[in-house]
Amino acid sequence: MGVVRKTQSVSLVLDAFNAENKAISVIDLVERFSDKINKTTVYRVLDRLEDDGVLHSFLGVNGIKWYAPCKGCSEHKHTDVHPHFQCTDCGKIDCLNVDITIPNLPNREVAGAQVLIQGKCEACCN
Amino acid sequence: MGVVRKTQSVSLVLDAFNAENKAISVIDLVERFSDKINKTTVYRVLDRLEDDGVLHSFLGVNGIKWYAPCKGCSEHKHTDVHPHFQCTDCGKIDCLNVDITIPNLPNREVAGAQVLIQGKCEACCN
DNA sequence: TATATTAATGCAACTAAGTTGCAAATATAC
DNA sequence: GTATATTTGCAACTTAGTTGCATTAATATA
Repeated sequence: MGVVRKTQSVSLVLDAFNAENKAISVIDLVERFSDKINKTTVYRVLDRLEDDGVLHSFLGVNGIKWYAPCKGCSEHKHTDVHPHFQCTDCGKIDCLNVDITIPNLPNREVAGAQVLIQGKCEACCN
Repeated sequence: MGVVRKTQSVSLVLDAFNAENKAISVIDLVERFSDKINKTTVYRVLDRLEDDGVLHSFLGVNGIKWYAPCKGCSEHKHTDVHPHFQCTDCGKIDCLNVDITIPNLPNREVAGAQVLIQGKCEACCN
C-alpha cells in the first residue's frame, strides 16, 4: 500500500497544503483543481498520501471529509490524535496542537478518538 | 420550530429508542421502518425530535448520522455534550456518561464539541 | 537512452445519503 | 363536527464518494 509516485497531481495537491498550513476539505480540493485534475484522481491522491502518513483525514460538520498535513505521523503509526477546530462562521478548520485526554473506559479497548471543537475562530472573533 | 404532534411515525421512532437505550443510525431507522414510514418522513421526524430536545444527533465514522436519546436536554439548551463510543468491530455506538474537558483556547469562542472514541466495545472485547 | 513494467489517470456510469416541492392525509383546536 | 395547520408520501433531485476499464505516465532495468 501507499506506493506514491511523484506525479503532477501529487505535486499540485501537496503544493496546496504547503501554501496554507491548514486543513482543506475534499470538496474544496476537487473544485479548486477541477480544470487540472479529475475528481476521481483527487480522491485517490489524497487516499495515497494518507496511507503514506503525509496527510491525515477527519470529518467536519455535515460529514464532509477534510485533510491536513501530518506532523510526526509515519506510515504505520498515526499518533497524530489532536483535536480540530471548525469555525461556525467561516467554516474553516484548524488543527490544534493540544493533547486531549481520553477518559479511562473499563472493559473497552480504546484505539483512537476524533475530536471536533466548534465555535468562533480567531479571525471571526472580532 | 419543533411543534411535535404525536403521530404514528413519531411513536414508532420513539419506541425504537426506548426499546434499546442506544444510539441508532438514520440508515438503520430508514431500513427498519421501510414498510411503515417513508424515508423522508423518518428524516423529518428525527429532525423535529432533535429540535425538541428529545434526541440528539452526531456523526459516526464515514459521516453517517446517528441519533440517541437526550438526558437533560431542553429545546433551547443542549448541554448534553458527552463523548460517543463506536466499536470498530460491530459498529455499534454508545453514549458515554463521562464529561470531557475541552482545552482552553485563547482568542477563540468555544460553542461545543463532538467527541467520537473508537475501539472495541464491551461485547466485542471477549 | 530506449524499453519494459507497474502505478496513476481520466472518463463515464454508478451508489447511497440526504433534500425539496407539492398534493393528500391526519392531528389538534375551536 | 368542522376549520386550520402540521405531517406524510411520493417522485424527482442533489451531492459526496466509488468502480471498472482502457489509456497514459513514472520508474526500473537493460
